[in-house]
Amino acid sequence: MDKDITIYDIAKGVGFSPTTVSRALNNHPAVNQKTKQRIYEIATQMGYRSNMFASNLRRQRTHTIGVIVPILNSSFQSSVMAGMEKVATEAGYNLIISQSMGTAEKEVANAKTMFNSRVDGLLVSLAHDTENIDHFEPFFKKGIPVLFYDRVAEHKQSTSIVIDNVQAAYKATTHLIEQGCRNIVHISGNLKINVYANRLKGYKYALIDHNLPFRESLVITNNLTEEDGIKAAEQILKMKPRPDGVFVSNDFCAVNCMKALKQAGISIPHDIAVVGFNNDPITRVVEPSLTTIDYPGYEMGEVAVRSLINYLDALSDISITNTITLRSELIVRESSLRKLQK
Amino acid sequence: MDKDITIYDIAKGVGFSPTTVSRALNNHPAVNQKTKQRIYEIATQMGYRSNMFASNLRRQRTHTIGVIVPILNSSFQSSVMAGMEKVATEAGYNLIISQSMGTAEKEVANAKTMFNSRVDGLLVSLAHDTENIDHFEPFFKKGIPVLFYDRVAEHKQSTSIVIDNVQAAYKATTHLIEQGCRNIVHISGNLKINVYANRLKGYKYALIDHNLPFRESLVITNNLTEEDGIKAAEQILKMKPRPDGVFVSNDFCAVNCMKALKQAGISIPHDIAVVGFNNDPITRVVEPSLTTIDYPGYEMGEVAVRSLINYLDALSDISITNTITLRSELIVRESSLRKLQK
DNA sequence: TTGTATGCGTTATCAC
DNA sequence: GTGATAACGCATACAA
Repeated sequence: MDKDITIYDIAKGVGFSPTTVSRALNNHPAVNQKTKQRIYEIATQMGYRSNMFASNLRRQRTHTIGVIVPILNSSFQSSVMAGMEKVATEAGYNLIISQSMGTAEKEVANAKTMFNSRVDGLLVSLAHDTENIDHFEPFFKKGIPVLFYDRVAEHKQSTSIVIDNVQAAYKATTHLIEQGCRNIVHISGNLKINVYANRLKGYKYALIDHNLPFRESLVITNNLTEEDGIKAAEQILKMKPRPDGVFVSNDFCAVNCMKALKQAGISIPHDIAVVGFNNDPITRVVEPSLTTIDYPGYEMGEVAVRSLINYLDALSDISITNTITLRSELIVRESSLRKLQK
Repeated sequence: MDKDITIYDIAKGVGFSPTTVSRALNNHPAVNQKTKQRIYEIATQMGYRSNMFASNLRRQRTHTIGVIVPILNSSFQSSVMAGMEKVATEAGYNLIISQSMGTAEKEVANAKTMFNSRVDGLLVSLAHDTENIDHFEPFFKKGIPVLFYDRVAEHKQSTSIVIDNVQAAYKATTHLIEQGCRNIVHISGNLKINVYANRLKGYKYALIDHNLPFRESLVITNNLTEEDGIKAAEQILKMKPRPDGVFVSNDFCAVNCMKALKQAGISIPHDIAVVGFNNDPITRVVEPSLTTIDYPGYEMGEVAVRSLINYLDALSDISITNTITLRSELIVRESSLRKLQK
């Protein structure tokens, strides 16, 4: 438990002032190359490590990025985290992560903690029941950049990173139509959340553009849990005429719905074709394998951190960039393939 | 972008000294209740937030816990993170997370960053190819508690949190034997890692205790990836006599192996029974559903942080506690059930 | 119960 | 190129 080495100790060791040591360690141009060399050597030799608090205190910057995420243990969110971590570490930033457990209440508390931790910037994917984003006001007021990803909210002082959910849902629905489906059910989440609202839109537009009627009765709204998938299957089985296609806003829910339908004797995709959303690993495992929308979580994390750092370094201005849209893709698998491949 | 409020500002506002303000805000007993009340009010009213750097600098404590994890986007690891985050936040600690991407090289770099970030304690799950733990020496030297979980290493100054992998594997293998399997293949990961080495042991012991021969040729060692599962299936199909049971050290690998076997016309569990490890969500989705060992990731995360905080608060001594073992459980599903349930 | 003075380790400012 | 000094905001030893 030896005492920490400070720049004063180094200064004594090399016969320079602490100022020069500090400058050398920060690679300041106005320090003689040889001096730098010597100071570096002594510093490593003495086992020096810079004290980030002192430095942060002085510089008023933390080199820390806060992340508020609904729930960590989801395939999508953990991919996002992985992407974020990679870029952040490369750029010399630390990531502090907190989860809102999907509730606005915890999200508010987490925002406060992040504010008190004086993060340089904040990355947020909103909770299910977040009604407004007043709890981020302190950040906006102080000019701390806040960046939303996936589950976003509009704010003139923040950027959003998303995929084009309307287009993705449009593609998914169109694909079902092309496979001959005419009675397509859509299982959606809380429509207050941008992603689900937009997917519903895409579904609707696709129907309309292909001269199919949009029927409220074919839209099932729930929390997209595994059980919700099973319940949705029961609802579908009761519908008359029986639907011939289902587009679900979440893979896990889709998989469970599909399994429940299968158990009820429905043949997938022959009787009912199914499309999910997210490209979760389970989509490749389930039988039949699930057609889905590939959701670039890892890339989203990378882009989010990179953009944030650009704002921090004043390379770009947050009030100019409104939305960054990532590419998503329909991945066709067995669960929806009713026609022979072309 | 207004200026930050400090305890000095509050002091002026209430007519007390900064000292009293500081004490009041820290709920120091030697401050008059009414004074505290007034100071609290003014503080919140003025929008005060404590400056953690100044505080950290003064106290020489960061209230930050470092986590080094092989890879974030795995079902198990993200569950662990979720558990960690919950307990840490409740206790007023921040979590900074970094991933080693499974390589010792990055692990060394991350350890250094964590050290420089002056984390109060460190939680580590080791990379695949970590040969020694010298890179944690600086922590040991400075008395910073290091706690290993899941993929652990022995060190007299650190605690390990694990499940009893020997016993779990023993249970899994015994279950296969009880289902009538006599020729059981074991698919394992890198045997330098404690978890895989111990599972191999458990497999071996179970065979021996049931008077079955242990054969090296029935142990397949790979990286437990999805492709490795498929390759392993090919190996199994070539074995003579054909094995009638497979115990895989990882669910994802197991699932892919099972699917490959099915495609080759093998009936599961009739021809070959399969057991996995981890209780990943896919085990419930795959057909037939996969028998596996439930691995308490979330709980492991909770326990890890709680233990660490206990050390930090000197409630317990790290050099005394060697290992904390969590309960794990065999979950029997269709993939191994060859006999009727009792 | 409250206040004064000091230091935590750095970096920015100004002077040489 | 280099150095002296102050300041960042807080917590504590000591004094009252």
